[in-house]
Amino acid sequence: MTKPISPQKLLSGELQGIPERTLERLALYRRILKNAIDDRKPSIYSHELAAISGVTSAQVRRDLMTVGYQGHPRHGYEVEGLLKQLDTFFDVQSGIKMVLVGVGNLGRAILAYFSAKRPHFSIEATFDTDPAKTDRAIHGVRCYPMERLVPFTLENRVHVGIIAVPATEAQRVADLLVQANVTGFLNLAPARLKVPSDVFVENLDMTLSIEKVSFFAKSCLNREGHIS
Amino acid sequence: MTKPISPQKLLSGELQGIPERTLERLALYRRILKNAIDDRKPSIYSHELAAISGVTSAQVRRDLMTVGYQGHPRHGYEVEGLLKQLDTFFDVQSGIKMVLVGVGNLGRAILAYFSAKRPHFSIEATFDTDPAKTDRAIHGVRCYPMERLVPFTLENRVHVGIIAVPATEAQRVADLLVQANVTGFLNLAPARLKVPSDVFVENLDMTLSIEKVSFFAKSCLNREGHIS
DNA sequence: ATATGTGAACCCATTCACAGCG
DNA sequence: CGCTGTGAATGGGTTCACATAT
Repeated sequence: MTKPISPQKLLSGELQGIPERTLERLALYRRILKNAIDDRKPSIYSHELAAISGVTSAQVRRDLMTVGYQGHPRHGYEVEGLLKQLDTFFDVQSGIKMVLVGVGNLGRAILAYFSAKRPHFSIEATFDTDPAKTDRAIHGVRCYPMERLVPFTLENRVHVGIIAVPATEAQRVADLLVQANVTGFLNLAPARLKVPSDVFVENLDMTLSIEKVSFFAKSCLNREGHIS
Repeated sequence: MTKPISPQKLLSGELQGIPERTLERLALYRRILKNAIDDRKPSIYSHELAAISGVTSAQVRRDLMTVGYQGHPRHGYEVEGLLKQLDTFFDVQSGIKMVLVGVGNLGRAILAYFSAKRPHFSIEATFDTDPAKTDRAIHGVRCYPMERLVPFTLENRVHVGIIAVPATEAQRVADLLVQANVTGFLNLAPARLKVPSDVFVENLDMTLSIEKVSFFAKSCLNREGHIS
């Protein structure tokens, strides 16, 4: 039995050994800090970030160690400075170019979502097999037939792919995108992708999530004694 | 032999003693087994389940211990029997009743997705503030105004809520659903919900996921030496 | 031989607790 | 004092390795 995706850490750059969970929280902190700026809040304590995020203050401080920002023992963290540090950490200025494959209901939802966002995120193009959808713009983004997927992605140096196709086609699409040098996937199809070990896949599998929620919801009910 | 759900602590944190990650994998195995049945596959090895799931075979065997199914040292696990055991574990036969709040792009995508599914999942009703959407059926499911949310959910004994509203409204909706005895949330809004500790929340936050994917995609590129 | 079942070891994320500092 | 920064301790999820079964 060979080991799956060895989360090879270290090497060539100091940002690689970051645990996934830590990274998720850092992204969350960044969002919270943006809100804090809108609220004209000059500084923020670890326990405030913690309360909003749903973690402990020690966790927050530990996480912030990884981005190397110094807080102030009396006033906590300077919001603007910390945000800037996180922006640098996430390399916000260079933006995220993505391609979206599959323009069904879910694909359109994502499209609507990110096309309304800041330029930080940008869906460069979408792709679909349905001729009725291709060769026109949807939510302001061009939709091309699948034949164009690999060349477009290569030419435009896009390295993030969003997969929103039926489960049966997900692997085929992933293979194409790997060919096109995509190294990060957001996979919304209820299927597990096989990709080279140096490619990252994040699965957002709603069916499994619902299964999980349902399971825990039931156990909560049982504990409370509410019998349905 | 009946299952031995870990004999300790079911306080804050993990409910029912089953780790979240384990539960996710169990749900995944169940799906794989359903496919195996369609393929007329009579039995399956832990290393096969592992390869498809992207984990190790030891992990699979460890996971299956929690549902207490015995495999066969020579032929692995009997597909039908293991599936049946998992169905029991997930209490499949009683089904999952859900309410969906927010019928925007994302809400409609989810609706389309689950309305095509087996009766195991069932969205009992949807709710929205937009009068143009309410009091009619969308994808075959009734959409009601928000005033009906709490009474409907209580009357129909629904305990799972899907939140697909804008971030600014997510907390308000969650508060209502908690009132209505909902104990499990699938939260698709980019916001953190504050709920009582005996309520389970699963966050599917696409913005954060994309951030994560992008980060790791970049580090993969750096490792490969592809300079964009 | 080959696959399962599982105690034990291992690893790593989280938490603790306290030193340091304004 | 209150809050940050962090070594040390904790805890729990994963992997190892081997006994067991066929």
